[in-house]
Amino acid sequence: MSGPTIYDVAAAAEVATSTVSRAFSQPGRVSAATRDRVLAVAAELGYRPNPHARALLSGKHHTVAMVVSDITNPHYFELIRGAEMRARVSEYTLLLVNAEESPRVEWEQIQRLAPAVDGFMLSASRLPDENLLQIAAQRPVVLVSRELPGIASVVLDHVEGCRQIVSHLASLGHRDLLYLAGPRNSWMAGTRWAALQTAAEQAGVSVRRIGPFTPKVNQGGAAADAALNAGGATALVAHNDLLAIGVLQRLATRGVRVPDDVSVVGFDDIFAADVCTPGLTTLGGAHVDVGRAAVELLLTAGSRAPEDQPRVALPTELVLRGSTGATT
Amino acid sequence: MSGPTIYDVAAAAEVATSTVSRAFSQPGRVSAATRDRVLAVAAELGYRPNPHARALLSGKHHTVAMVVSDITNPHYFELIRGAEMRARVSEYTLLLVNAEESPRVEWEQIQRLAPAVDGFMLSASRLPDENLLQIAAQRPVVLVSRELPGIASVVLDHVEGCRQIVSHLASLGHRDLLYLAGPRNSWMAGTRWAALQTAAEQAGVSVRRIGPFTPKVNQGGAAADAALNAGGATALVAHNDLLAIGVLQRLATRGVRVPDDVSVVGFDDIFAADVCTPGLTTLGGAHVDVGRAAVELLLTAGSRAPEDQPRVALPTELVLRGSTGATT
DNA sequence: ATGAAAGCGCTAACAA
DNA sequence: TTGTTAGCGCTTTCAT
Repeated sequence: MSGPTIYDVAAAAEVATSTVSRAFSQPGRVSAATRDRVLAVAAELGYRPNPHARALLSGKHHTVAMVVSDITNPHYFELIRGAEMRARVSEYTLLLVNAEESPRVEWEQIQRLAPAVDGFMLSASRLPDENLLQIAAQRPVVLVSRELPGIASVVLDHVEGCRQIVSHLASLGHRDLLYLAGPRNSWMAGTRWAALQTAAEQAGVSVRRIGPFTPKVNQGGAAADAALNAGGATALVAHNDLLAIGVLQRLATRGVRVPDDVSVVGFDDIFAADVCTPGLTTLGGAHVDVGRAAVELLLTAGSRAPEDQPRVALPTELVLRGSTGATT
Repeated sequence: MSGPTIYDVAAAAEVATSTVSRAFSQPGRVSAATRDRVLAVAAELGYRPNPHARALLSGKHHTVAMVVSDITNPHYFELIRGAEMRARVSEYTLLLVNAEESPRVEWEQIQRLAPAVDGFMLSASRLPDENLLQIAAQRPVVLVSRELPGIASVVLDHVEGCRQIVSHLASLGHRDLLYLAGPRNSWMAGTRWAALQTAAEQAGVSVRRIGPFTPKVNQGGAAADAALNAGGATALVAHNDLLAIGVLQRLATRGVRVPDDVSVVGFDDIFAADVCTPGLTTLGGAHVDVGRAAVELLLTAGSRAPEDQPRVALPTELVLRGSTGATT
């Protein structure tokens, strides 16, 4: 069943178990000779330290959990990859948890895992603030794509990003923008709306909002119809690329030309944005770095007071493709 | 730091620790009255069983690991989601491991995790057979998108799938097919080639092979050029959708019309295949079910002898889109 | 039906 | 530098 233990190694190497333990965890505190012998014997026996026993005693599990709102959103790929890479460097294991857009599922999963992980990264969490605070009280937490005083966070700089979008559209002659909003319980949806308003005001253009829409491709049809129905706008800013792509498809069906009749912008720069027709202009950013930074923050979280939890805002970049053009 | 233990609960409920333990793990062996009291007290105290302590003793970790060859391949989304869903039903935790297309990374991660998980699902493993057998000797293993005698596996039925592809192309008048092969250490690449040959023979058409190519979009350019250079073929079958989309892009750049001049087929039916222009005809299948089945098999693996490890082959479906058409 | 007590594999005092 | 020993939180005989 399970392999050899330190007892086996200790017996074979003719030392005490504590020496074996030290040889692994504090190599400096054993003489080079014994250490080498212990390691040699351990290797020969195929000994592997049991993480559970270690965790039970030390309280450290060398495991962090990343909770994502919906794992089928391509946008998470790079995020996960970045987190995974950073975790591996520190020999941490990354636990991936899918909340399936359900706050209840998210909460339950977190509670279940809490005793077994060193901390949580909550990405685009759908949980209300007070729940986040509760969790942060038990375990170190890093928020991704969300901010809350008292909890560390990593986001792409949506304020600057929305400014980039609006200024791009304004420079193309657009004066009436329409934001196709994301879900009500999405912090990002609210924040983007606020940022768009500010940016629009500064740029001297108008922006309205419709929605909310679930950010999936199949919701794009409804969003496009609603946008057309609202009328007046020459540029549509969708909550994310998935929704934007759905909008693009529906507009094509209805014979509305993009970008001639209307321009469309998304968020996230997912792979498909580069592949659809026309290519989708979208606000991207280094999601890999977001994942990396989140783990980084989490691993160093213990040493910080609740008051000065860092808020990291990584730069965005507006990727111009065919879906935006000058007004005619 | 850590929460209340069974001792706290036992003290508060005025019972022995073993009673608390039983109340949770074997509800039938405690009187209803005490059980209710214990559970009530536990809930009040916010008691959560420590998974490590439990695992240490029982050897069961309630955790399974899914190793994927490259997590940025969209094709894995549904697979992961299916696995996650099935695992959650049994209150298992899904550990996601990214091998980054590197056999060395894959091997190291598996060895590191081996003592902490109940089993592995290896998806499109790049490891040689003997390594897989070694791993299977230590822990239950389910192969995904790969088969090996003595180890359980779940695959989409590529033999039938390749027959569907060839017969579709043949019915459109194609007589010369070209397979753009995947990586050399990909079992799927070899298997698909064999299945295509068989199917081609039966359909009375010819099929050749070029490659290998790393199955990424940016390799599609080289693949397309090589295909054009090889000449003669009227239909290209790419190792997967990523490669196929790259091919599509390169062909467009070079002024080769799809499907008028050449037809293109991919594998996996990733999201982007429905979004690119023209839409990509591709061999899809219920990847969610593959993920589900993999976990299912893994959780019931202990009870089976090495000889009769099941090989599950799930049905494929050829999704017709614009990238295939009749020869002119 | 319940309690007492012995570990699971490892680490961390404390001694030597 | 190395050994001894007492647990970490839980399950599981073995008694009662």
